[in-house]
Amino acid sequence: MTEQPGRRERKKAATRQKIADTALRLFAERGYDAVGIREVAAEADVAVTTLFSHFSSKEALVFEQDEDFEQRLVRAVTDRPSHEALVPALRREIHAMVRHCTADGAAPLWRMIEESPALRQYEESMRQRHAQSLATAIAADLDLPQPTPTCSAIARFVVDAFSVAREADAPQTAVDQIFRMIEAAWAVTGATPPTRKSVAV
Amino acid sequence: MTEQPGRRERKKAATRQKIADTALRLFAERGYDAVGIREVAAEADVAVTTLFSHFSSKEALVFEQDEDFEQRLVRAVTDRPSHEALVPALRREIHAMVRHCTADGAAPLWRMIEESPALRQYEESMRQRHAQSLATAIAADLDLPQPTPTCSAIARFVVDAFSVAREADAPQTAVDQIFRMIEAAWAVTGATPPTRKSVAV
DNA sequence: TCTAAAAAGCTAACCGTTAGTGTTACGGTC
DNA sequence: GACCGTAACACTAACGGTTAGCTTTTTAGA
Repeated sequence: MTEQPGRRERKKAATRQKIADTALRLFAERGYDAVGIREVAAEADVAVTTLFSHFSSKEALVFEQDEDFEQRLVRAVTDRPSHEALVPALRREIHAMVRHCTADGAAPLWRMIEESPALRQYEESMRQRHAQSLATAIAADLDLPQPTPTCSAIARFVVDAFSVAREADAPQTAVDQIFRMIEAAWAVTGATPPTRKSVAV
Repeated sequence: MTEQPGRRERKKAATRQKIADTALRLFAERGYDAVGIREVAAEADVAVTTLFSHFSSKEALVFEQDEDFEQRLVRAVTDRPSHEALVPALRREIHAMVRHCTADGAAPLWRMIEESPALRQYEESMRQRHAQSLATAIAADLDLPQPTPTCSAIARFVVDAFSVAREADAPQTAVDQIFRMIEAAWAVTGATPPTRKSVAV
């Protein structure tokens, strides 16, 4: 896939990184709302159109790890050890993601996000996309061609667990509490915990 | 509360209604993206600033029932018969809301929403607000000063039930399926079904 | 009738985003 | 090594949602 990047792709990645770094630095210095796109572009020494060819919106500059999150969720399902059940695998992953986001260095970034309505809104719709991908992965794990409402619901519950726990006073404890609920919800669908390929309507 | 509206408030409400009606008509006729705010204002014979004093954004024109939804959820908790448990009350309300949204007349509106990324995004963040209000109501019902992660999670599950069911092939069936999961999730928190005032950590 | 305040209006801009159109730099091929 | 197709980047100018600043109209209440 990405064996030998080549000069071209290296330059592209460098440009992208430079834009993201510049943006986060300016946002941290003077606030998200107070910094305009034209400023970010100028400071990163690129054209505005270039910025938008790397990032689909101003908010996307802040959520650079967007696709990482999405793929981590999906892989938690597809790449888990074959003996492991679905929900515990997702619980492990959410634990890790919450730990990552509540680490000391990440705090100011998430505070900025919480303070900006635009960023909060973007994050919500991002999570919604993630939930859809996860639902598809869960459906595939059950040999279903497409997600049933049950799959979609569980996927959303998992993503909700992340959002709620991240804002809780005791994030890790919250993850465990919510996953006890998810485990119970999952059990009631008819899928047996340790084995795969059960039916979920 | 709203006993004698008075001329002033009646006129204000009329202006608001005229704007909303005009907007929905134009959107239906030519598509959401193809109609600009300035057009809506002109057709409704008001100034753009007046439009924005009634609606906080272009998307808000489409989700006029925003506050209705929010209050219905909250009241499903606070105004339920005292013998009824929390989750069944919410199930009834979600059933009614889904029925309302999937009625024949409402179909074109929701198709328009599904086709516009901006509207979908707005809807998601709206639901998130509703979930927060619901979480607060649930917490109050349990005599908690503020929502615990458990309350927030259940509130989100309920709102998710609406979103998932609305897009499902068999909406009403989907509501029942998802609420079986929510019931199980709720049972595991330690709150006993028929009585109130149990503990949820 | 007079007044204070709410509601509506107008103008002009701000800012994110995109279309249209070049220009440069790179990768694969002869 | 020169060549060509294409991906990356740049520039200009605009579009469309949104808001600030300020004026005018309308209404409730004294």
